[in-house]
Amino acid sequence: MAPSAAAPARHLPSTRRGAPPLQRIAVIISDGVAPFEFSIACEVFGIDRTADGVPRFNLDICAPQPGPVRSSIGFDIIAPSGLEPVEHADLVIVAPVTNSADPEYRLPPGVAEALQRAVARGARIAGFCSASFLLARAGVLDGRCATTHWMYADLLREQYPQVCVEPDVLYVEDGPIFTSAGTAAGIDLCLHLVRRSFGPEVANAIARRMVVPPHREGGQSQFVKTPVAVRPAETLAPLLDWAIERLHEDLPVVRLAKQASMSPRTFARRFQDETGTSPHTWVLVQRVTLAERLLESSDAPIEEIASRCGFGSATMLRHHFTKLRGTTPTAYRRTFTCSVPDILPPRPGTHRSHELTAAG
DNA sequence: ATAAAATACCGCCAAT
DNA sequence: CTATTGGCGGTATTTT
Repeated sequence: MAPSAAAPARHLPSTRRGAPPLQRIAVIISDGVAPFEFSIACEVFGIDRTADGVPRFNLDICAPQPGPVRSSIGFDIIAPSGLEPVEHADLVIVAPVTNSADPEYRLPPGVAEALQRAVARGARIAGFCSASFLLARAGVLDGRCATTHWMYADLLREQYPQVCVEPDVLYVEDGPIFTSAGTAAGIDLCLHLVRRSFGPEVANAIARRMVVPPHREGGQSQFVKTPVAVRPAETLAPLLDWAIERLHEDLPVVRLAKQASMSPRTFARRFQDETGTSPHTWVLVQRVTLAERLLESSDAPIEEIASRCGFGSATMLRHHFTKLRGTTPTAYRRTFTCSVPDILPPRPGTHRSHELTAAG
């Protein structure tokens, strides 16, 4: 499998049939804006990843007034636009500000109205972290479910009894309103939005480039309130759990298909649809992940780890481990065992041959 | 390290 | 008529 980095531009995926459009994105920042959350939007939607098969997005950085916006850290961000682009955006992202949760805080003029119009128009709104307070203040959260940073969950509930607050999830989708929990969960939310509109392949491509897991599970599975199940993305969830329980066994595709009571062909297709990978590749990734955990937490010999992870032999484990992780199992374990490693973990193509010789 | 056998994957297409 | 299914066969990848 050649890394897609070098791949020539593939044809860009179009929005899935029936899925909401996601092309024009407006992010609203205002004084006190948290740079990290703001930059999540920039990272996901502001970078041209068309070479990786990701569609081109149009990202507008909007502030109540164009010009400098003082960030919570003290430096300024220059917003090129006022709130006008919000009127045409498919998705409006609201970045949190230092005192979002302060009951005294007032939204800058125009923001609440712009958000209300966006909802009325059928656009989607996303708020990261404590931006949920801003959405609530704008009145677009009334009667809806939302989440926020766990530190603020109670406060949100108190201030806005009309909002149903879901703690313990990374993000909540309720109709057109999307909210995410603490800081980094904004990434999960963005990937969810992309997955919704363009499917898992595109979301995974972005995740891969950002070097984040394509799909994290929160305390419970993410809370997605869908009146009409658009894509019950988790038809396969029980099967996935079933398989993870049995990674040490033989798991050929036919067996998985039978367990899911589908024909192998349909199974593979559905799997691709929901997961973004093929069944066998998925199993492989799970096995390597399990091996990783065992390498970290036990001192069992590689042979044993291999068989506990369902690899036919230690050779097989090594083969896939190096392919997926860029290091040998032994080297990986060593960097985890040494509390103060005196060498950096080997990088592919540098100390590799030396490492192999030393390890074996 | 290589070769041979076995599986998996995916486009195509006819049949629901 | 469209959407989905699942069999077939060639190619790619994995396993031994």
